[in-house]
Amino acid sequence: MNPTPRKLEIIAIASALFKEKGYSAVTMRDIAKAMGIKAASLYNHIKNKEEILTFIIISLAEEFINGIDHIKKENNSCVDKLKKIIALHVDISSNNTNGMASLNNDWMHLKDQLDYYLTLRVNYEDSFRTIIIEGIKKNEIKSLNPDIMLFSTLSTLRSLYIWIPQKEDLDSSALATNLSEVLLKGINK
Amino acid sequence: MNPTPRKLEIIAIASALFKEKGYSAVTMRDIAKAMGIKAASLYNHIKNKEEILTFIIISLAEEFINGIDHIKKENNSCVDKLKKIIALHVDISSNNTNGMASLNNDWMHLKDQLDYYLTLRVNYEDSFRTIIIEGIKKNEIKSLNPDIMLFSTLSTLRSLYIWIPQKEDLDSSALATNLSEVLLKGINK
DNA sequence: ATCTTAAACTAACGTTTGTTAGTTAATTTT
DNA sequence: AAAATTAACTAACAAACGTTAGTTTAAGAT
Repeated sequence: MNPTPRKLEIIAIASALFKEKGYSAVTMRDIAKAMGIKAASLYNHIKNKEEILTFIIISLAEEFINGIDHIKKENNSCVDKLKKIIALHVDISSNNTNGMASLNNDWMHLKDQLDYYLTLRVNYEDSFRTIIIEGIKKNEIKSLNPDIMLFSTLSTLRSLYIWIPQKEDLDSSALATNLSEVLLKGINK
Repeated sequence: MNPTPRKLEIIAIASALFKEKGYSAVTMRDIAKAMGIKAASLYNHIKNKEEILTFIIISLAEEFINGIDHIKKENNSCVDKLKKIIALHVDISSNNTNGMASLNNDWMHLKDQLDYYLTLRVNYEDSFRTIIIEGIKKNEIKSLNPDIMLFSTLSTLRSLYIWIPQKEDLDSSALATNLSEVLLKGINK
């Protein structure tokens, strides 16, 4: 069940290719060539192509769920909870920009674990929304449509994987701080 | 050059399928089946699969370029220009949620027109960034990293196509207004 | 020295892919 | 009425696809 080092190599190489062209456009021969072996040899390490995608997506989705479950339980203001969510996204995205591409764009190609993934996603968004709604009640957050605020914030956070590799000068904590300022306080002076 | 009604039908159907599964995972037989004809018959109307994708992406990209070129020239404050950009995204995305999926996720599968698309994208982002930087100079916009503000705003706007179909109750102008409030002023009270 | 295992290989499989060629039937133009 | 055009069709292609089977090679364990 827990993957060998070689399997993790394959997954890492595959993630990079999936980010470039998307899951469907990457062939087993592409992955093999990037590994320096033949396509058939991949099957000594993995069950099939789908298993690679499933591993990438589910392990990331579980990281997010574990992260937000922890944030929920802490005794903080809602704004502080939001800041921690932002930092969570920056952290996970920085450590796996390639995998984040699959999580965002290739989840629909899951088979066995598609329902499980969708459950995790709904749970994550519900937790996020609950924090926003509580923030409105406590007068920390503006009384606007919570779904628009959720959508706006989450869209930015989900796109981090595209931008982080282009801005390597910014370290994670500086990025999280700047992003909190922009997302919470806006850009208008 | 300018497409027949039947060709536009094919492009519309294909756009919907591309949004669901991505360009690479959609076959000519999928498109034909959705049209109620055979795959070979598609070639009476289109040159090849790539032409469908090219049309979807390039016509949308040109809409955005035309939109922002117009906004640039107007004699408005930078904040008002930003509000008009937001309205532009809401407008284009509302009218073609399916095509926006390809613009965001399948541009890398362009061949002949890939370079042209990339030029348009760079130009668009440059115009957007210039407005932000000018807004900082004129003290309308906060003096934070312009790229972070650009990234944050643009990420949200580029994701509109996902959320608009889920929130059909909100009309375009109300969505643009609410979104301007959130993106410019933030969500923190 | 023999046995076992790990990880590569070659060869091939049955499908599916995008696309072409040639045909047919219905409609429009002359 | 004849000719031309449009848009569907059937049939087939070569290439590429994910995957399986069986083999080879080298390292580690007995």
